Parts: sequence; C-alpha cells; structure tokens
Amino acid sequence: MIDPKLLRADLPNIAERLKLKHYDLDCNHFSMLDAQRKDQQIEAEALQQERNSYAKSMGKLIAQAKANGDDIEPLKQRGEQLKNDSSTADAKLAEVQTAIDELLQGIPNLPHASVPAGNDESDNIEIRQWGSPLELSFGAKDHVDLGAKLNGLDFDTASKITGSRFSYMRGGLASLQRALTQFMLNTHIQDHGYEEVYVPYIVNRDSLFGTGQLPKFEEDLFKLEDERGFYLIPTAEVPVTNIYRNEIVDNLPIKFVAHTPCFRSEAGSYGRDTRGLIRQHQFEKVEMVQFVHPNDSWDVLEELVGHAEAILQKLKLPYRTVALCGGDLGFSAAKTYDIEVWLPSQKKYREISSCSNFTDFQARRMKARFRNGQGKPEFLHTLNGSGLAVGRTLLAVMENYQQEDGSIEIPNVLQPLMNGATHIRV
RNA sequence: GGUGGGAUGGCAGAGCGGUUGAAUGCACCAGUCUUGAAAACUGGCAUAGGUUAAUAGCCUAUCUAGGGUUCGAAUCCCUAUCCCACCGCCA
Repeated sequence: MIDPKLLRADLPNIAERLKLKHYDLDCNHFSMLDAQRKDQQIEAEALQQERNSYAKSMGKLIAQAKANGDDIEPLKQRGEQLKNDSSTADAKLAEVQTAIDELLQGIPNLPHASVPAGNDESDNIEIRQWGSPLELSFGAKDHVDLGAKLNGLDFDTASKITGSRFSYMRGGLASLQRALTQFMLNTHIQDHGYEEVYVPYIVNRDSLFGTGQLPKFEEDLFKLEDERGFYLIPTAEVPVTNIYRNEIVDNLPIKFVAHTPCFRSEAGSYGRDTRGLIRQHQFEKVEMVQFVHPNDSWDVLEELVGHAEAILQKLKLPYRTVALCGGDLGFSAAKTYDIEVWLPSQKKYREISSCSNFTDFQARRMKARFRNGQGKPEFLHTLNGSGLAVGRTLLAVMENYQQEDGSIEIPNVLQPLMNGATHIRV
C-alpha cells in the first residue's frame, strides 16, 4: 500500500509517477473522498466525545437524581439520543473509509526513479550478460525431447494423473532436480548468509493480502474448497514474507531462504509455453527473502540479484540480467530485475529469476516494522528473489549440457550431490 | 471429532459493568546522589488515526479478532482464531 499521507501531500506527482506503471490514478475522485472523510471523521469523533463524556458523568447524575427523588429515565433517554447520533455518523464515516481503502489497496507501488519507461517485456533494458550463448555442432534438442529420450520426463503420465501443465519425472532427472535444489540452498546458506526456513504451503487470505496477491490477483491462485479461505502458495514469498506480519522486529537485516513448491493456476496464459516445463501449475522454487532497513533496500536489491546470478555462474549457464520497464513491473514492486537464462532450443533468453524491491509497500500492508534510532516503530523494507526457479533451471541444464547422443552431462558442482555421477544417460 | 481452561502494555501479572489507557513488579530512558558504577530516590516510558507548522496541545480508537447487550464494557453475551489439558482418531 502506498502511504496515504504521501498521497494527500503530493497527489499530482504521485499520479504522474504511477503512469509509468500504466496506472491511471483518479486524483479528483481521491481528493473528493478524502475531503468527505475528513468532514465525516471530525463530526463522528466530536459526537463520540460528547457521548463518552456524558456516559462518564452518568454515575454522578444518577446518584444525584436518586438523592433528589427524580426520575432517571430522561437521563437515559439523553444518552440514547447521543448514542444514536454518534452511531449514524460512524456508519457514514465507515462507508467513506471503505471506499478510500478499496481505492488505496488497488494502487500499485511507486516505481523507482531508475525504472525505464515501456509497455511490455520488449522494452526491458538489458543490464549485463554473462557467458556466451551455447553453440552446438549438432542440432540442439529441447528438454522435452531430451527428457523423453532419457525416459525421465513424461507429460502424458502427469496429465493422466492430474491434467495439463503438470510433470512427471523419474530417475536421474528427478534426482537432478533435487540436487539443484540442494545446491541452491547450500550456496545461499553458506556463501550468502541466508537462514533456511520451512513454511506452510497453504496460506490464508491475510497473508496473500500482505504481499499483494489479493485482492486483485485471485485468478492466479489455487483456492481451497474450505470455508477458512485457504490458498496454495504461488511462491514462497507469501509465507516467508508474512513471517513478520504484525510484528516489530529488532535486528535487521533478516535474510531467509526457503525451498517450496509453488502453485499457479496460470489463468489467462492459455496457449503460452504449453510445451515442457516452462509454465507449470506446480513447480519447485528456492526463494530468498530479505527484511531490511529502508536506507539499505536499494543496495540490497543489487546484492540479491548477485546471489541469484551466482547460482547460474556456478552452473556455467549463460544468462543476461534485465531491468523491467514500468509496464512490465508487478503490482507490489518498486523495481525488478529479471534474470534470463539462455535456452539453445529456443535460441532465446528466458526468465529464470525475478528479484524485486518492494520498499515499504508490503510492509505497510502487513504492518511489519522495526524500531528506528528513536525507538519508534517504522515500516521496514522487503525484497525477494528467486534463487532460482528449480524447474526452469533443470530444463536449462538439460538443454545447455546436452550431448550429441542425448545424454546430459551433470554440471561439476552438482556431481557430489548426484553420488558422483557425471552424466544422465539413456 | 469431543470436553474443559485460557488469551490484558516489551515481559510478568491485577482488575471482572461507571473519572481504567488500564494497579503492581521487571525491563527500558532521563535526572539526583557517586571519582565512576551499583544501590536508593525522583520523573518518564504503548500503538494507530485525525486536527495542526509541530515528533506541542487537543480529539478518537485499541485489554486476540469480529459482532451484540447497555446511557456506559478489559469486565456481560455470541462467533472466529490461537494456546493449554484430557479423550478419540491418525502419518
């Protein structure tokens, strides 16, 4: 959520900045609502005060009336009148406040000054490249063909078990995915200073609101048939970031890493990436989440991207890093870097990680705070990044390490985690 | 799934319809004393929102959350959540 005070103080400027994200803020509507709110609130609080002070004096008034032998009823009626007046004013205020809250909750985070303008991913700016795109002397197969030949990746069986956009792996490929997960976790824990956490894979509405998936993006989620309003997590970001919802923490930064499955309904992506592992309803991801002091979040974002890139470098997978343009930026993010890995079969870079600074946007929704120098609670900043999407990393390894005979060489750093095996063979 | 007991400020813990935003203790901050520290003493010490130039005053809300009863609720009623105990079931 954007700071409502900021919005009041600097409305035209904020509206201008939000245009970069293609969000059209109706300034007049907001101003009108806020003016209404102000009038209503002053009135409601004044009536409340009158009601309170009358109720407080009631004890004495009753004693006095009784001493004089007077009827107490008129005193009570006066109280009732005050109650009714203040209730009416409260109801009006609540109505205006709800309208404002709905408007406020629908406003995306402000993009950072460095975010480039643009409409979609084609306008993203390449920041750097690492490694050179793989050139094969033989025709590059894609991971689906490679996996089928290895008898290790089977989408037909998965669709029998469940449906489309699920996968079934066996043997070396299943182990390789597990080795990748383990490798990523170990690297982040040992080299990058993260603490591993284990979290629920089912979350409630409050958590999804906190990180910004709700109320606007419900169609992307799998909702459970359960009156408690539970959802499968679309990313570990949700449970991990919400660890500090409604908390005041005292030691920043806090760096967590978690491995979880992720569940996405992929509504609205019919026909996109239907082949293979790229876009699945269920996939594994290692996620880094940081809670930091507001002064540090921009430096930490650069560091976080570096942590994700380190995995690709150790795996010797060529990639490039891009800064998302305003139109491609997510709802809650102030700035996002995507890391895209080279896929020889597609001769394209494809997203494998997304690292974002959410500034205080999630923290305000979650009421996640720390004590500043004066000991006052202040909203902290949250960041997260995939480190990495495991399924996509698996397919990138398969394609970039494929041999002419269809076997897959196992990257050096993974071999110890694969019982020393060097190849996955037919 | 069943039964019973809980949830109060940073922590512990009173209060159980009427000047209670909330006793007391601990912790914390400032001061007095001291060469310094400790002890003792004095004072301070919640959060959010509004109003405001103001992190000054003033107002409102908040005793897990949401409803209700009442002129008045931390206190009474209902619901939810979580915790604890026991029974049943279970990886």
